[in-house]
Amino acid sequence: MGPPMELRFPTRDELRLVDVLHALSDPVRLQMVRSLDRADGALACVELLLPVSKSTGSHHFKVLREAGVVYCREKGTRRYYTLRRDDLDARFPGLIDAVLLADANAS
Amino acid sequence: MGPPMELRFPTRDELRLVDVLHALSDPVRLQMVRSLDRADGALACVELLLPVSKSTGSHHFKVLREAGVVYCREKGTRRYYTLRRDDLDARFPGLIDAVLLADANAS
DNA sequence: CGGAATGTTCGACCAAGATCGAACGTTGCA
DNA sequence: TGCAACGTTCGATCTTGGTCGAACATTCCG
Repeated sequence: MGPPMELRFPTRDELRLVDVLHALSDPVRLQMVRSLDRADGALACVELLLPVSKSTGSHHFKVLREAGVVYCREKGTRRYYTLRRDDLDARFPGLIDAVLLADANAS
Repeated sequence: MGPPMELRFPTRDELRLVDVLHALSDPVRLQMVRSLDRADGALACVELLLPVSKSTGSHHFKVLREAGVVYCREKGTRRYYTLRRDDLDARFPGLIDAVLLADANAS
């Protein structure tokens, strides 16, 4: 597939509030985060069943990844994503929980 | 000045997570929210000392207002803004506090 | 009344962003 | 080896958004 495993993502210390907030401020990306949060483990892209095209999905994954909201691991043709919940909470205490709660209450 | 006091803003129930997150995901608007939070009472626009032009400031106030992040009250030539902290917390428990905390820790 | 202060709107500009289909590269399996 | 599956990138499109200066409307005070 694309480039090596050197997908860009910020370390915990590099997480920027504005980037994270922006990444979360899109309905599709919020849905992605919700699905990842509810999953028992990592989810492959296809498992997320996004309501947009494959390429748009890719774009959204990139935003989430580069904002530091998710991690990605490649295995074969698949990429497995996990929510960086621990990192996010360590860096911005309570934020991701509040977002997920607010999101759940809206559903 | 502009139109009557019927500035548009959502009621507590109408607050939308994505809109609030988006409103908060800009550095200037985050600064505005920070200033309002730290103030003892309402602040007039000029008191916020924004690092952008007056018109851009107006634009930002509008975004915050329409997302439901702030209230606005007119008095004379001035408009006084307050953070809708209670509403935000009631609707999205913990969110605004987490954002403000994260913001403070970044400073 | 004139001028200053205040804040908004408008128009323009440029950038960013969400979206899509096509093309592509990689993996895995029959 | 060929094909399917997977996910990315590219280019295009359209929308949204941040920015600015100018023009404007309102308020207030000397």
